[in-house]
Amino acid sequence: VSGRAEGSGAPRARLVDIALAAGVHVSTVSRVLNDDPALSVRADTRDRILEVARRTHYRPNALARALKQSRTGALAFVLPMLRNPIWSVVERGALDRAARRGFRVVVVSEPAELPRPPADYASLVTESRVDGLLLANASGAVRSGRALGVPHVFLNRRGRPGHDVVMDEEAAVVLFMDDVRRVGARSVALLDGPREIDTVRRRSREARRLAAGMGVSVRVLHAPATEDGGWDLTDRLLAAGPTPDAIGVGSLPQLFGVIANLRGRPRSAGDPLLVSFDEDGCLPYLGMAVTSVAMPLAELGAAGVDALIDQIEGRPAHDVLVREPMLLIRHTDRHTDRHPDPNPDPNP
Amino acid sequence: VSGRAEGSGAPRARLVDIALAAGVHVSTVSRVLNDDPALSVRADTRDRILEVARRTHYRPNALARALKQSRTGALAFVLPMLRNPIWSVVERGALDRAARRGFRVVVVSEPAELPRPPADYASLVTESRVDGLLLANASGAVRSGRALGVPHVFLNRRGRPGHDVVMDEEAAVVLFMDDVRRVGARSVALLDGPREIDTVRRRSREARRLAAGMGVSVRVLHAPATEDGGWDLTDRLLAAGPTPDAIGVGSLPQLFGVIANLRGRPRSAGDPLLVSFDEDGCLPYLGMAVTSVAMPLAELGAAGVDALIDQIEGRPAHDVLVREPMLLIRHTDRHTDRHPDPNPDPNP
DNA sequence: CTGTTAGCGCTTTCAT
DNA sequence: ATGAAAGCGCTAACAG
Repeated sequence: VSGRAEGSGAPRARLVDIALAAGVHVSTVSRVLNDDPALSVRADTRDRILEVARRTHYRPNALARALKQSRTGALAFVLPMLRNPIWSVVERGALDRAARRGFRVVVVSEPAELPRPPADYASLVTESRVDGLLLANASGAVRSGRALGVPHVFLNRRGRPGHDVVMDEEAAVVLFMDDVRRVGARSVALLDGPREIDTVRRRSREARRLAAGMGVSVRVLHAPATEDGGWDLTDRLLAAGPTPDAIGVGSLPQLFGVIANLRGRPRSAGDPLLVSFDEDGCLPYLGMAVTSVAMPLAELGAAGVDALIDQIEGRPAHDVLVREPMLLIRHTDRHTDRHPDPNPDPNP
Repeated sequence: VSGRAEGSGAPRARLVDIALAAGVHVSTVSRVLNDDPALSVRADTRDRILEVARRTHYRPNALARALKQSRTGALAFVLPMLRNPIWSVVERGALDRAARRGFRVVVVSEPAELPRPPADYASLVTESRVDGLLLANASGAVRSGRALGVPHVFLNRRGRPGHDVVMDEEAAVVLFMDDVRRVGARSVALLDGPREIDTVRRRSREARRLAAGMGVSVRVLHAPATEDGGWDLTDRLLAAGPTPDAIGVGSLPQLFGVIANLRGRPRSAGDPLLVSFDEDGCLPYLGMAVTSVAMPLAELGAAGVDALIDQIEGRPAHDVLVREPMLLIRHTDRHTDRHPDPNPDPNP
């Protein structure tokens, strides 16, 4: 087996090929190409080298470089293969920040059905494939266990302190409850994921606290973060009493289930205020007005990269709370945009 | 900068460390660990080596190995960061097949807004980061241009022949039209993506051909594969005449837009048969009965990997048509499951 | 201003 | 049945 596929044309140029063609030593080529600051080279020599490199489409061999430097310049972003679109925004933020700091990101998709413990990904580092791990999947159960022994950061999850990068879930709930106050709701429900999940727990605690302060009643229900979970939550919510004035929903798949369930029921006067903690482009197309809290997801990814690079470069690990401002977005249903609203907001 | 982060514990064991500890030469360790078939070792020597390797948690340095063998053992899966969930299934198929064939897959997410030409990813190969490219993003415009000069395969797109791995879109349309026939529809519409896209073109051609043979009328409309595109398609479709008896929709985001638009309109007697060419878990939650064609997506990914490895190992490049059987799935709306259907199918 | 040298960790041919 | 030695392509300390 050659390793050079058919049609690959000329063999790839190496440093030594350029050196030969330019009539200088490889080390000079290396220094010029990496523009070593501690180097003075005659302008024409430098030009000759750059010219040859360009002509031969020289690309440094990342393997050799990484082997020499004991540093791959790559980060692994381990994330579950979920349909929930929030992660692609986080990923984008991570990608951009990493690029600016001279790192590449390789995305490692983890099958959502069978999450593996983070330790299983440590081999990516010990095998020198990447310099560190951005772990966006870790469930509470899976996280426990010994220290990983390689640079790593957990995204959007808290646990054993020291490596966690999270957003300000409490602030998101504050926005939600602000809107509850605005529409004058007297009863609210929070439909969310399993209570073991840290973000879920933080949201429900804050919702209870704020509701108590405002004198509104609150119910918190938990189910898996799936369409079916959302459906089930709605059944349980409505079986236990009248529809609350406002409903917060923890994730997009659940929101699908909630809306589907609500849709088929007789609409009492005044639909509840629906608030999603995931923002997405499909929200205006679900047939109900939905308000969403737009979390600073890209910034979460970026902050994760920064924290990880800190560890890689030997600075001590530390937790991060992403404090970027978040937005409340009121999506009107697409049909409301077209036809004048028959039921204008009673609390303008 | 050390490259060893705090808390990383013992420095990683190298081959030479094991050799020392086991009292043999590195080359012997290498042969044992790779179980070189052309090797005979004394059982106790082998056991000693394996024992030390296990105790020290030895992991081979992928960099050094790849440098030596001029072969990284990794494939890049370049795919757009779309919300469309089909790609995660393709990815899964590719991952599994690659693992079985001794390759790793690194996923490279491409920002959906600004697709880069495939040539921009060739550097992943020329820099020895991966051995070949699985390109799942290539739009028609972007594909044109010179040969890449590195092993590569286009997934789900046809163009310059020789490197394309596609599914049997025509067979999917046959399933669609079978269902059209089953419900006795006399008029159908196909709402799909831009006509430049190869899969779209193949579906519309086949739809026209089959409809002509069946004597049913057909309209084909194109728009971007977004929610808004689907909304727009529906406006255009309904402005031009009565609602057709059956509507095929090319992608999930478009389906959202179509259903949202349909939902707000007065429901004429008998909703149209809605068929989606993307299958997804949310389909039962959209408030309308949707039939979907489940394409062999995992097999697409797997076939792509096989074709790519063929190229990497020096066999000639070739096109692939994935011919796995596909399924028609009838999703009833979740509410229909619970309450007996008030409008039973007129054509049982 | 530029060349020499050593070596990153591994595989593999050749020797013994 | 095992060891010796060369070398993958690059970088960086040291010479000159």
